[in-house]
Amino acid sequence: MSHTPGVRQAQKQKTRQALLDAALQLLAEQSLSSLGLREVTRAVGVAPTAFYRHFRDTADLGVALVEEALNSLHTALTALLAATGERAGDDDGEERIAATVELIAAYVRAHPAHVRFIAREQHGGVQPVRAAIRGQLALFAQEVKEQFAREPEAAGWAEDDLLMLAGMYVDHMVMTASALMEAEGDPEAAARVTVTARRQLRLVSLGRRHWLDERPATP
Amino acid sequence: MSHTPGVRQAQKQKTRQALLDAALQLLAEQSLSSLGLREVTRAVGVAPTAFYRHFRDTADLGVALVEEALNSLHTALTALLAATGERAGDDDGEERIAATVELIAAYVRAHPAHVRFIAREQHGGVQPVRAAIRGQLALFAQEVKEQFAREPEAAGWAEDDLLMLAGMYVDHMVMTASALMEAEGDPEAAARVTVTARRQLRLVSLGRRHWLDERPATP
DNA sequence: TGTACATCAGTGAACGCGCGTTCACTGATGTAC
DNA sequence: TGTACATCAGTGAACGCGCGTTCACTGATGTAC
Repeated sequence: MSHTPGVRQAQKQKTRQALLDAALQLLAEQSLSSLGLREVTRAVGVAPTAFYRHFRDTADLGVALVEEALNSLHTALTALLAATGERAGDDDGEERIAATVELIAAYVRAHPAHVRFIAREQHGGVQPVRAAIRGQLALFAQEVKEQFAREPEAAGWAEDDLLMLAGMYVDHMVMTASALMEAEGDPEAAARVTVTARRQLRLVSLGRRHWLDERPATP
Repeated sequence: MSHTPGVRQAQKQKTRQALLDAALQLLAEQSLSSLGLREVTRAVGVAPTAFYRHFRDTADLGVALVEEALNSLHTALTALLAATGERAGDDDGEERIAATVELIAAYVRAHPAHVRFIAREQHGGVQPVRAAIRGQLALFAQEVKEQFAREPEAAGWAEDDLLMLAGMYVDHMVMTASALMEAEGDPEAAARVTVTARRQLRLVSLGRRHWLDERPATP
């Protein structure tokens, strides 16, 4: 029935994944716009021409890496929303904040190369990759907004303001992840980043709580 | 008296500046890690070997660009602190916020290429350049912190917390500048960025105002 | 099950090209007297 | 002011090298009957 049986397709996927993995590793020390196709195939151990069976060029490979990286981040984000959603309105938010930062830290420990790639190429020199990242992060902000909208604290909030708030959390998450990645291998630096991230979230959380004070509606 | 009279030095500086300008322009569409020395000299109209009279390699040129870009940003920041310092405690902060965002927008209009360069290379593939940017931004945060410390709202704040707050403003400034730069040539998009930036500053400002509520000191 | 043909992921040689770097040089600018 | 020498920003030829891309190919996998 299937037009794409098995062994051949599976082998092709394996090579494709090897190319993605090798590229991600090489991108630890350079930007996508200087990554060479021959570098990648050499690292995998295939002929340079094999590259074309999978990607048009390295920009195309970069877009595939965005999808891979942000899929794994999406998984982490869903876990985060589920975990913190339960605690909504529990306490003054301290536990929720600590749990959020810990989940980000765990994600960075699990996928440091993905974090580095996204942080680097978010403003990098390859337009289609920037666009892909921007689009995915906008989707994340939308999801976070929808979670917020379900919580009692959101009563009286304008849609725009909720999206702004969600955007701040997403941006903050990416920046914290990037800072933690930079601090890898230096536990003291990582601890400092963690403490600062918690305080920043506390500040935003306070702002959120007082957003509607003396403010019947958004102007 | 001077060991470096004039004409020769002046001409050398002129060539050096031409190399920096050409590089900055080329970096609109690529990252520093893929910028070629021959590209830069070709754009200026000098022989490739002339490059070595000014820079060891393109990473070295990148560090020089960081200094140039962040000098101009420092000027803007000083203006910003002076302008908003006057208004401290004036109103609920709305005017101050609008003035801040307008100053950022004016800076982006005046130096879009510098903004793009800093945003791109802050997490880019060239380590010495990343380090130079990080160091300069930390100095900026320090200056902002010192300005905050002079204002009455800072009474009772821990040093750490003030620095965290200053860091948030600096990060926010860079992100807003980068977003405005991306929106160049699309007035609607720029307006959306401006509105969001104002709301984000308002949120942070609210958090700041309530930071010490029910909190005798930082734990 | 066996045979004959089609598909297609990966190969390997070849190409022209621009790269970074070296080197000995030139000639305007600067210095000593 | 004039002369002889030193400095040094910019030149231009040459180099070896790795790049991206093309092409006809091979041989394992898949399909038809």
